[in-house]
Amino acid sequence: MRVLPDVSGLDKEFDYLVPDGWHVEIGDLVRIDLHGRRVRGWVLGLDVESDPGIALRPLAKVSSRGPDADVLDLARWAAWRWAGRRGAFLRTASPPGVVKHRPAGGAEALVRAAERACDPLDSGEELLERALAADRAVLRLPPGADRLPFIVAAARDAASRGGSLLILCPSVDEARRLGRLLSRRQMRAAVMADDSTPRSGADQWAKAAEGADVVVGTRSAAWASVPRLARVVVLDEHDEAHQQQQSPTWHARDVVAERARRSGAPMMVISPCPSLEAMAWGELVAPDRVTERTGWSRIELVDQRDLDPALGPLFSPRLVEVVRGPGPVLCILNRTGRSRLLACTACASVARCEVCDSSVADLGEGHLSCGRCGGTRPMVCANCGGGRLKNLRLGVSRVREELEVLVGEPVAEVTATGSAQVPSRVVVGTEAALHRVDRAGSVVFMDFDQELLAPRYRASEQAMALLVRAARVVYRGRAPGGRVLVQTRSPDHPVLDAAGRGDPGRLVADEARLRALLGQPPAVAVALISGPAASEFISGLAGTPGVKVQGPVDEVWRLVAPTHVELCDALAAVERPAGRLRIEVDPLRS
DNA sequence: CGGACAAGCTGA
DNA sequence: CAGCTTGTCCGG
Repeated sequence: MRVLPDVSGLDKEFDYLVPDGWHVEIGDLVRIDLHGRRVRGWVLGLDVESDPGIALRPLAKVSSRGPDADVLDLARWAAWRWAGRRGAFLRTASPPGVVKHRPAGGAEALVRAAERACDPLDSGEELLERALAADRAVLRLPPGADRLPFIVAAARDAASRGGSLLILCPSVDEARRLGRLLSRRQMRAAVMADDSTPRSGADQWAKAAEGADVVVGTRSAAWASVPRLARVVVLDEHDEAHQQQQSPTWHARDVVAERARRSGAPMMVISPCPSLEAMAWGELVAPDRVTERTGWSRIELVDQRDLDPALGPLFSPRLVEVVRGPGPVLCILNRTGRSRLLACTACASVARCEVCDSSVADLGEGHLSCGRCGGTRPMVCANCGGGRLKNLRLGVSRVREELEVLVGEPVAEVTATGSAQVPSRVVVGTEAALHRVDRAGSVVFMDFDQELLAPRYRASEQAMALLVRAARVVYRGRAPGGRVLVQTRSPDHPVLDAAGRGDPGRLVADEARLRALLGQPPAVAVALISGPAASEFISGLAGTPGVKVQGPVDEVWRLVAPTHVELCDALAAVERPAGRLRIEVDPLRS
């Protein structure tokens, strides 16, 4: 029997003997004696021919059922795609607690599902049919749209194909809520949300493995073992929660896209502002212009360049009006940490890069440098030619105090870790607060340029995602009565234009062209290499055709290839040197 | 990764 | 040369 030990830093298989009378299956979690210690491992093969020169040790224990053969194979692919070790993926794919019995009810579940498929669709809408008809659909629905009819239709379609629907959500709360909604519709739903207890987590894992009608969860659910995958839905595809932060930096959308391809299952990603990656992957399905427009809440702009300098850039008359108006009011301001914005003292314009429109910073070298494309320009205002630029420094605590004076009532600060209860009518916080507050009458971005012009290649998409989140907070299943107020020095920015018109499609072509011009994803495939062993790894890569090596900048090398095939093949071809090495394929910041 | 084992350093 | 640290190797 062949086993992959669950030992990080080791991606090698070892053979063991199965004691007489023990029952072992592919994917099972076992315990083995390895080099003097007892470790966990996954069974990768049963009847394998092992090197006769090696005396095999017996297996110590069969602990639990584990990932099925398809998922084991998927882990092999993912290890190539994100230059990681299989164990990292199999850990995600394994039940959080013990699952004793291999599901027996698979066939029975499929029969039940097929019977239910006879229900007619209750919505014959053309949009829904188009979304279901496409093999790879990118369904663009505005922030206020109800996505449940699409999910229910997808579940029925999966049932009619005799298999399960896999749904990925960006947050645990959404996965749970959706699981409850679908259970209420007589569907057998397994909810795979990462923060459940080992016992309940294992129960849900087993439920999925038995062939639930619907498997719904966060990104780790991309690794659920399901006997027959018939359809996949990714909700809020633009949300960065779908990507793993630490290496291997796998993206759940890409994992399930590969699964769907392998099983011949149709897949649908749903988002108000699908990523460029999604747009390149599938076929866009969107409602007519008027329908999409009305699903976006009103976005009101305040041009900070027109403000009385005595008041400062943050407290416009309109903001004061909104904050004193009907609540709750949520004010969003980014912390000073990342703030590197410079504004002209004469005309109040933000200093921006001439090539890519990002903000530029004074790095003490006598000129302005762009963090996005690396361009430089002299220290003068491009708008009015003024030579004096001032730093825009802002802090949440100070702003909270000033707001309190303006409103004449307590203003609370919402932090990422603080209480979920909104303690007062007006609250102020960083963008994390947008995820902690469910509904508000108004959302105010006090200084949106911090988001809009951030020197990250995905700044535009990230800014758009914030507007989507804000639109949902003020929308919440009612009429789009609330408002989103955006204070900016760049009111003509394409992101604000697109969101203001409720037409995110306007952004796509230009942004794609810019990424191609600057050599950024998804026009190219990128990986970052860092850690003590990085330089040795990089010298092993030297001369690989199709892969450009850039850097190092701050001990981080950047690899660029035309596609993931060249990039990942090159990464796989180099022998991993001893020592710590961090490889980030598709980094969020690059 | 982490145990095993070897080589290197220190102080009596 | 015991007692300890540091480094390299390798797992069935």
